Amino acid sequence: MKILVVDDDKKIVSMISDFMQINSIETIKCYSGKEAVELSKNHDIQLIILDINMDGINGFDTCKKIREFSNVPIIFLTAKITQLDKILGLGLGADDYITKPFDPLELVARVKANIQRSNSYRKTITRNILAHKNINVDLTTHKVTINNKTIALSSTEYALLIYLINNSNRIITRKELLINVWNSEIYTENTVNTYIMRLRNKIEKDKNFPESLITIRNEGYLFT
Amino acid sequence: MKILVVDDDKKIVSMISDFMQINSIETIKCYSGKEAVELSKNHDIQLIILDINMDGINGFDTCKKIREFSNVPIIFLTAKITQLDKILGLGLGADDYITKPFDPLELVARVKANIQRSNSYRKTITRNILAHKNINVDLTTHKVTINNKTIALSSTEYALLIYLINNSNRIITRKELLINVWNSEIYTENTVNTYIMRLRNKIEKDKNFPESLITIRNEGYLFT
DNA sequence: TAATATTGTCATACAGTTGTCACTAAATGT
DNA sequence: ACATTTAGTGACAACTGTATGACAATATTA
Repeated sequence: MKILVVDDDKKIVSMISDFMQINSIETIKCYSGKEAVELSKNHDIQLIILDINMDGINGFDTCKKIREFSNVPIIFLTAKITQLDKILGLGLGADDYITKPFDPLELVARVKANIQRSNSYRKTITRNILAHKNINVDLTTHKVTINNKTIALSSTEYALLIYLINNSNRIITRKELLINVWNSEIYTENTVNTYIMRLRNKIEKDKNFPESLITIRNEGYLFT
Repeated sequence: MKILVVDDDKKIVSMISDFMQINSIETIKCYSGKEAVELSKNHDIQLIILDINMDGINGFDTCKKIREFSNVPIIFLTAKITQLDKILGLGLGADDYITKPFDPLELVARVKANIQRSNSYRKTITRNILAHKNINVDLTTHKVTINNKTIALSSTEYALLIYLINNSNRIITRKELLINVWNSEIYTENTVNTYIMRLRNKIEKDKNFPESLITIRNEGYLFT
């Protein structure tokens, strides 16, 4: 069992490391986000304890980078309870978090629990939910629900919806959609119009008065 | 914001409920798993705080039942840290958990964080707001509000308003507007008059006595 | 295989926008 | 008071961008 401990405060890393060793968990010490990304690429690491407030790349961005290639469980370390919102809100796929100062025994318990979960339930547990107002998208099963009622979307409609949710609250041009959803600009922009219409028919209460998916004339669409 | 608090210890339910109310979170009290399933079916509940150790149906089984029809976030309450393994391991789709005794403030924070996550996963977008007296222009969404009331502008009106705000407190000639807003001098200057009128109708309290968009005879307009 | 669903495009319909005009109102100068 | 100049206004026809139903081609599923 090998875990990575990341914090720019060497004392903390050392302290955690000691506790883990007592509980027969092998640790790799690491003092920066940059280093952490490299180490998790090149080692078989089963869990990462990651401090949020670090110089250089912070914990959030480190997590994002690591998530690009790995689903290794990550436990965030945070000094402030107010950061909780951010951890939960960012959808970073943080598996757990613990606030400083923490009970080392609790940390050990959580590490073990997370590793166990990761090992035995890797496939079933990765519920990866994207939520936007009353719309819920399960990225694992591609199931989309509105007010807890399942709706059927074609794959293009689904991809479009995902892009809209991930880019809500700003104007998205048709060209941008062609590039990112259709992965090509060869299509006519009216293709986008048509699919927006199809999506509206499925997610808007009254398609004539869209509430979420709004047209901004001469610009594109706005998803709120 | 309405949440469901489930525990067979009425004192705990009452205590949590009080704290939530203080923080303007409406609660529904509930003392059994069975009841909890019914209530969450028939109410628009945004989060559930669920005790694990209950008589009758325990927290785990209650969670399973609810998960059959809803993805509402659930925070587990547990007395023993050793139950952590089980919570994480069972793959129940628990969104969070907290151990007794707990800091009520932390519970409130977690409730809010979970609801926020569930409601709308928002990316941290840096809004780009242009403000002028009681007028607010969101450059990201093109949303224009006056005294926090949204108004609808056509593209030309919008472009005109932006130019006026960016060049307020000095006289702007009609020719200048044609060049910078219409990008061409081919149009008659009366086009400007007309659009100024249209804009006034939308942003001035009394179009006959404009307060912001003032005519300077023989010169042009002044936006203050 | 047949049946069904999805895809992108087109022609058309539609609604809101555009710039201009003719006219009116207001300001200015003699 | 009058003529002259300048600005405001309502109406309007042309225009433009978007929405939409239908369609053939293609992909998916039974």
